[in-house]
Amino acid sequence: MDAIDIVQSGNFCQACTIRNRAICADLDDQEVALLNLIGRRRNLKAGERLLWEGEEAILVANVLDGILKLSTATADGREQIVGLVYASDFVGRPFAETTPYSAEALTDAQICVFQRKDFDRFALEHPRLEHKLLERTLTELDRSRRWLLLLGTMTAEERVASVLIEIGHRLQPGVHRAGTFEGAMELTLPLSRQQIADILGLTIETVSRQFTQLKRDAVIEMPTNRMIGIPDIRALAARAG
Amino acid sequence: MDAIDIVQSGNFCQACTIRNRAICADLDDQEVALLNLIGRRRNLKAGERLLWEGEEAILVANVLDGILKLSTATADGREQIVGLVYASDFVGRPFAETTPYSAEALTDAQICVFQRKDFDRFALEHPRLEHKLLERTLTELDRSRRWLLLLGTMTAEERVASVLIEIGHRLQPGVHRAGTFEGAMELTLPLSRQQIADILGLTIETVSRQFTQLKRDAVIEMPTNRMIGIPDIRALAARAG
DNA sequence: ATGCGCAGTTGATCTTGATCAAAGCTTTCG
DNA sequence: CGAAAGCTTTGATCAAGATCAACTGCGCAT
Repeated sequence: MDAIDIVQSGNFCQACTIRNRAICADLDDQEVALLNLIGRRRNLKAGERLLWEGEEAILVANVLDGILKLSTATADGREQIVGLVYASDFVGRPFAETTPYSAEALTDAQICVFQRKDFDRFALEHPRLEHKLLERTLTELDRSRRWLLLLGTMTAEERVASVLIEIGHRLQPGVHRAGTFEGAMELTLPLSRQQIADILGLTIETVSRQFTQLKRDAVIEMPTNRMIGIPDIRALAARAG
Repeated sequence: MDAIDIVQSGNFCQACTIRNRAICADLDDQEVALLNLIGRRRNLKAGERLLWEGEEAILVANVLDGILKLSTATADGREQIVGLVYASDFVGRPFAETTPYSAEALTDAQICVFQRKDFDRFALEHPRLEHKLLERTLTELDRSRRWLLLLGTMTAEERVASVLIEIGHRLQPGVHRAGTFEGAMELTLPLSRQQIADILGLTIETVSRQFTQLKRDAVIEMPTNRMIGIPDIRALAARAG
């Protein structure tokens, strides 16, 4: 398979929209060409599952477009969403036999999948990739630990305000640097009320009441259920504690 | 500084008790010698702080002996413990300017510290170290996400039972493989009731009541406040859900 | 149009765990 | 030994959020 064939297969990393933001960013052209040989594009419909908690870890992937949720559940079916995966993020569990969480598309999505074993082998042979993956994993660990603070100590109001700010910042990278809480913001929630509840460790009713309260206090606007306007981010951040 | 000097400084990795379990395990002798040049031993008293949340990330370390807690706090002082660090574990935030959590010794401890920038440089030049660090970080992320499930969905009883099982397994590595819930176990808690509460997102009173209940039901024995006997791990695991 | 179905909202009540308060124990140290 | 200061436990009450239930509004298919 030569370069032309690869391009024609519609699969060539050089044309990848997230080429400079994903974990492949530091690879040179030759390395990218090798990586390209073991990966392939795949489309996911909203609601489609990519990984099942507890199953053998067969796949890992880069997200090209769309949003996925990662979740775990108790034996009796209570669910906790443990992460959201956006474009250019990595999903899956390298170097382990078992997938520790389920992954499901929230929106239609496009991903670049690898057999986990192929990816593991490639990573071990390409330190620049492993380094990028390490940086991402460290960041994700930081994020997950901040979420522990939210679930362990925050009130319902603080949780709902926090999740809006977090999702807003993740959806508009660059517009608002992390830690910046100025100006206005608009966002389209990729999540149902139930899913927001599953992120926050609350019930759907409590989430709904908090939205209503924030709307009543003019901290947010809600033209439709999924559209959120935030006229003053600082006011919302104040509610997040 | 030659090899003899290094040995005489009492600082030589070859003699390190966690040499084969820490992130340095895969380094060859030459690499270990180099790493040794940038690290140094340090003792911590119980209660002593190593890292301050939000401060510049200056240090990283391997824990040789003892237990540390990692914690974050809200602006108004509510605290959440986000991790426990045991012998052979790594602590600190490589590749970032700011430390995302505080670290404090729960017991007297001995650690092997590095200037973060020295460590970062060494890691970038030594893929085998970065690989070990990546594996650890991925495992820690899995653990942290399981904790999200606990904080988001579990009852007080389930949380207390879970934390006893978790600490028991971490303190007796090898005796009980992860996921194994058979036989008996004894452990000495490295944590006060308040600290257990700060791990579980509960109050000290609730934790105390749960202990009392488990004792009344003969699921645990408690010769002293810090000593816990578990005659049948399966019975306790059943309470963890 | 009409009616069904799903997501979200609102209301009433209940429960779990928090809060407030008061004792017990233990450890420390004069 | 005994006072003092911490922890921890226990009890009484309170409140935040869960649960149970009804209703609204919107999209969609017949």
